[in-house]
Amino acid sequence: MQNENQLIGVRKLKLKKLIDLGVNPYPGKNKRTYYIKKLRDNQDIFIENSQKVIINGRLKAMRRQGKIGFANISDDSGNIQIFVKRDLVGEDNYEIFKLLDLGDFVQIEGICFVTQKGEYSVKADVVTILGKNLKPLPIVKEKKVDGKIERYDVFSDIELRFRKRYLDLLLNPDVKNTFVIRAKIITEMRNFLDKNGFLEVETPTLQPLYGGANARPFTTHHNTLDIPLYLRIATELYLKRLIVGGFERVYEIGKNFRNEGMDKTHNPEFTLLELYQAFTDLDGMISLTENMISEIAKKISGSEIIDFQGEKISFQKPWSKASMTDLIKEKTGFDASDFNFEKIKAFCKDNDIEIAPNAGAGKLITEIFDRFVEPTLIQPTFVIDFPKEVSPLAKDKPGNPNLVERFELFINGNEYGNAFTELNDPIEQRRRLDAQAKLRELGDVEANVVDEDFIEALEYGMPPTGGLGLGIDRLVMLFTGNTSIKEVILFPTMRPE
RNA sequence: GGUCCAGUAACUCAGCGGUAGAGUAUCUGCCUUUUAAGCAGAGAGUCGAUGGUUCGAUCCCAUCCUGGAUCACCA
Repeated sequence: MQNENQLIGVRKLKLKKLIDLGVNPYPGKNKRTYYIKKLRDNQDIFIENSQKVIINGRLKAMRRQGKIGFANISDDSGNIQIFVKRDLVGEDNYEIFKLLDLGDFVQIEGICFVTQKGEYSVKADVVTILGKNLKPLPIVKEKKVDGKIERYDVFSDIELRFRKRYLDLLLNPDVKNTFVIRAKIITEMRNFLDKNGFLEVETPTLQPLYGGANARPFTTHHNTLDIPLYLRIATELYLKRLIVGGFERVYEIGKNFRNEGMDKTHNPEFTLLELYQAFTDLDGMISLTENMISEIAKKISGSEIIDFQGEKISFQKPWSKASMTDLIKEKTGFDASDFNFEKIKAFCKDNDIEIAPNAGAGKLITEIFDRFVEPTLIQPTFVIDFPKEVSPLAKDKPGNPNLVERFELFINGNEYGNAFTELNDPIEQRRRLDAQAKLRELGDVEANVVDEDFIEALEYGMPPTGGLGLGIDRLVMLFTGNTSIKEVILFPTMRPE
């Protein structure tokens, strides 16, 4: 820390010198006539070299050479070389230039030109400081080799990158790009949904009861009301209330919070799209999902076939669709379609699959699926015919009392989405939630709780409805080639230092 | 939670039972077309934390902290 204080001390000294020279190191006003990229795109301006331009940016590299100096500054749009010459800016202004450090914000007023080595540059008439840097940024050196940029001493410590994400964004262009793409994906999603008549809504994040998923919640307390409140684990039950209320197509993109394990695909808070559409069903959700994601793929990647870690993933329609028990049979040879509990239990035992105390055949089937099938589903696959036992909010599949109309979407061995023909029979819904309550009494901390207000809403009547949930973070991982969810969340949850 | 790996200067890393080294960054000097600028010199570290073994620990051992990988759990 001694050393760091020393580095900061040097900069504070320069700060003082600037102030002594009558310079405000943190001025409020500034001018800018060009973003750097726009300037670079306008090549004529470098050749005519008569027009005065003003650019702002952060000092990223400095090459001083006695009475001249070259530097690079970058703004949000790009990076450009500046050239400062004592004879041009004058002695006083050159003094200020000499007091600048890497990381300072500056304004350069000058004329564009091309150096002898062919570098597009701005020749300064006036150098103005816009913000003094006190703490040195890590230095990443870049060198062009055969047109490609090689980078040295890349700021790469994973822990530091996440804890000080601002540095990560500043120093790692790919990281910045990931979040630009993230924003574009969400924009394209909104465009698609808005175009298709969906209304974007906002439902409570703080809920007196949580529901819509199997998960443990975060709990908090409201002082004035003196009641416990839960951070939502899903938006499902509120969005369905809106369908009851007469909106036929609604969606919400928002944070959900689940108080459980963290790993490469799970962050305690994560972003989910949920949408509900009246007068459709699971098949409607399948085509909507295909259409939406393949359109996003085209918009983002320019193709319906994307490359993920060397794996080609195709979003060309139609995607494959298969029933859960068929897939199990295909991968293991074991036929679970009869839901014969003893037989399925025996299979689990043989394969070291843990049998939860209150698990029925349906629960065990999903366990077998998770173990043997899920990791093998690389191309987009709708897995349908889910056990009713694990789907308390989905409508029965006609003709089979064990199954519901539900799919989960798997890509690259992970779950991306979950959709049902929504259960709109209030009596059956109560039965299902009561069954969940029993499981809860038996110790299943993730079982759903009974939401009387939601059931009451169903009693007023909910039209036949299709619903979909889609994990945005995982989708962003897919489109940006990242294998950890932390890479696509700006400030992932970390244990405090 | 289990197992494995990592933590050394601001950054990226080497190293080792005898209390530390490089490059970059910083500072000083020289330098009016450089671009990983260059040349010469200098400063900078509780070697993640705490105990133990030892004459002596950054190194060996134990525990802990933080992160990563993987398995388990979990959607």
